[in-house]
Amino acid sequence: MIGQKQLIRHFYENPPAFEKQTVHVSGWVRTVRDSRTFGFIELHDGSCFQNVQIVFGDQLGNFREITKLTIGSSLNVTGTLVPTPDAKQPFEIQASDIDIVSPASQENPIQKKRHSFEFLRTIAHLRPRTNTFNAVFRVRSILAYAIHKFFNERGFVYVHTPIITSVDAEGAGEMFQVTTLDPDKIKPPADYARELLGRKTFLTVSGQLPVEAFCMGFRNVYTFGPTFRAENSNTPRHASEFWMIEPEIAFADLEDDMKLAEDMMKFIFTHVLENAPDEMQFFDRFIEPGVIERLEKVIRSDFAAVTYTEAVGLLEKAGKDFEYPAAWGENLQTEHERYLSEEVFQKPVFVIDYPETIKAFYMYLNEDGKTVRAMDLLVPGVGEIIGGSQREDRFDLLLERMKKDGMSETVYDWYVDVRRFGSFPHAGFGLGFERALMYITGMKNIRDVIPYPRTPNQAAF
RNA sequence: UCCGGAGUAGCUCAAUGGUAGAGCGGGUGGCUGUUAACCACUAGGCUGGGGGUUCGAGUCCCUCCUCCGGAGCCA
Repeated sequence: MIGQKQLIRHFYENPPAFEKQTVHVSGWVRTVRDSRTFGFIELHDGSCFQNVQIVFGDQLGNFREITKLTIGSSLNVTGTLVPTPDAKQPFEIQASDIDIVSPASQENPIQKKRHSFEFLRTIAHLRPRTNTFNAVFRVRSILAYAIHKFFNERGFVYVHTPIITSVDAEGAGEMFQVTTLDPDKIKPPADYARELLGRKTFLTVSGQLPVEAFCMGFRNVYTFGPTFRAENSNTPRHASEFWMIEPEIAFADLEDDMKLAEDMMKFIFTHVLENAPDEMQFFDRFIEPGVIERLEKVIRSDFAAVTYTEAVGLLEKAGKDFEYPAAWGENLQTEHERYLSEEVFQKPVFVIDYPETIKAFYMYLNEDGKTVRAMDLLVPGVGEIIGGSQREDRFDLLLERMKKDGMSETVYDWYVDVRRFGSFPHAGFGLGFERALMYITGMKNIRDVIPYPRTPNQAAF
């Protein structure tokens, strides 16, 4: 029986091939509606976003049991696929046999009604059974593939940089400590030489530094993996564990970097629109009206770009009553970024050439001596989605900058080596995978695009 | 972490300091083409925890916890 099953996806891909045919499907009940002598089941089989309607009549021996099926119950169904040109759905299956594999408890918290995302987060293990999360996580999978496809087609080498690292903070944020020492048993100060790994270690906040070294051997490389930040951030766009894509390109400057970022964004948007049409239509209808058109517009048009200095000028003469007025040398506030991306440009916009004082030590110093070749990509609704830079490849300047920031040369000696033994201009960026997913789906909270989100106070499941 | 808001039935929410309610979901029954199905009946509550004021607290006060939104950190 199991070997003969067909997938609902195949019916939708080519309905005529199955019309009037006997089909076997297996799946889970989404809803049941019944009358005295017949009824309907919406069956979901996981192979695609869409369900298939099963029609059942009282000629079936287990008709009564079928009418009492609860949401989530699993079934094997045999029947005839018939077109239904006058109905909502293009076809349905008229059942000749329905085998109840396992009824679901009537206490199933997933009900035949709208649930709030907040509630569904508390049952993250049951969320995948809902329309929204089915769509979100299929698109997540498709998006991950699109990213690999983009880089693979361009000859990039995928590098697995370490999850556990001893490189303490490079400015990216607070780190989770990883230890084999039992905190309940050790007396301070801890003897980190007794760690299994022989030193104090953390979960990575970025794969950038280690991947830069691989750039030297493979020219164009990227990482794509989990990243951890121990910040006590409580916002819809921050998580303690998230995934990041970090390409690094050799013999390249900031303009090449921006071009790569723009090409990549357009590629992945296109790929998702082409490969998840049903899911995207769902988002467009129920999550964020207009999201498809927004993505299509972005694919057709060029991203905007302004220097930080120009951006501050725009903000100063905006005539807007910002809570914090923009000032050169200060970080752009979220309200500033929103104004730029949502009101001035109304599309993705690069802000480049930030003051050296507010950016990381490894960024290339401009000739003005005040700004660095950094870029942030801001998108409407999500904010900063990419942060990147051309790297400081001049040995002396890098050392000088590290000294100024009070950084340990011994911890970073291997990083400095990359410049010492044949330096070259290179650049890269970090794309927040979940932020890209939010932008594509219109989902408003990062907790709702991560299967089991980790945020302050939340590590269940 | 700071600021603001919210915790009441399985879910979403009502309820002048005076007997705790509705819709949906669940259960039972009805209905010959439903698709947010419909109609009738029905069960369901330590009002987030602790303390206080009061004859009386879901409601007022203190405190803690949790969640949501805004800010910061950033992707």
